[in-house]
Amino acid sequence: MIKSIEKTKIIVDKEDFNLVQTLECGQVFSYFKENENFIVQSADKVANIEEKEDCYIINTNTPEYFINYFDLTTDYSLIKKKLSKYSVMKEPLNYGSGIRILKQDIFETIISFIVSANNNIKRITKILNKIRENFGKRIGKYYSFPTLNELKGANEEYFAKLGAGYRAKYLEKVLKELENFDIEKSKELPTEELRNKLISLSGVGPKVADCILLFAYSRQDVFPVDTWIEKMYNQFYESCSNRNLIRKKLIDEFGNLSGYAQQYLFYYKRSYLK
DNA sequence: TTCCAGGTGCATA
DNA sequence: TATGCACATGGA
Repeated sequence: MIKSIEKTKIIVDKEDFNLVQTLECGQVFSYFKENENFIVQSADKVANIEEKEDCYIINTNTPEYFINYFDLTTDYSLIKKKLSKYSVMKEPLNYGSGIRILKQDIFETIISFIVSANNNIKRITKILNKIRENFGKRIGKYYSFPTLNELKGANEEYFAKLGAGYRAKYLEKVLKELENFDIEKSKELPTEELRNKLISLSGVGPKVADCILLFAYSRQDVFPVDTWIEKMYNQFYESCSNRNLIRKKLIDEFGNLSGYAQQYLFYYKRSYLK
């Protein structure tokens, strides 16, 4: 997987890693294309990623951060091998074979997925970029995602002006609630307890909580059910409109591989089948 | 014009 | 506990 690590660069081969699939499978909103390269941002870190014929060159001042971020030390061929015994996974695994689940910044993920609720990806990205530009720190020509402390000055009116719509009031409220939320300690909690804690936050329901657990806390025993997973379930399994029931049945089926399975299925359903 | 987007919160029974 | 509806906004 990792071919070499230098002070400002990581070289990774393309086995079990496709950058476009990983970025465009809906788990992250903080990236964009610059010329032929991709710029990927996370909290106050930046990487400029160049694609070569047989590898990617991840240019960054913080290589260790992005090794963790892209989960480059996990063996995805083993995960895919385990998932391939499920017949429903055959096509999704083939279609999204280069997806990796990112390990994103917790605060940024909480804010991002509150914005994502009942929203489209284009508008979500636009809103989050404005938050960066207005409250983040300048890193070269880019902006960091603000910390809780840096974003404290933002209120409902500000978020509404950005186009956050009715989520603006959730965002103002959640900033206050997060002052009493110890992120470092929360990492130690068991999934179910942490899930309940997240759901108690404004603008965070079952689906957003599951996305935060999967994309920021790396919990694999969750299965976020959104409009696309509901469509997928109705197509591949049975007719059902109760998302909580769908979630429980899929977790029963995939167990500790639920998070991975969800992402391959989501990407396949949303990008390929529609 | 109407429908939909990686849903949540709240009232009601 | 379960169901139904309101909620901003912009693209298709």
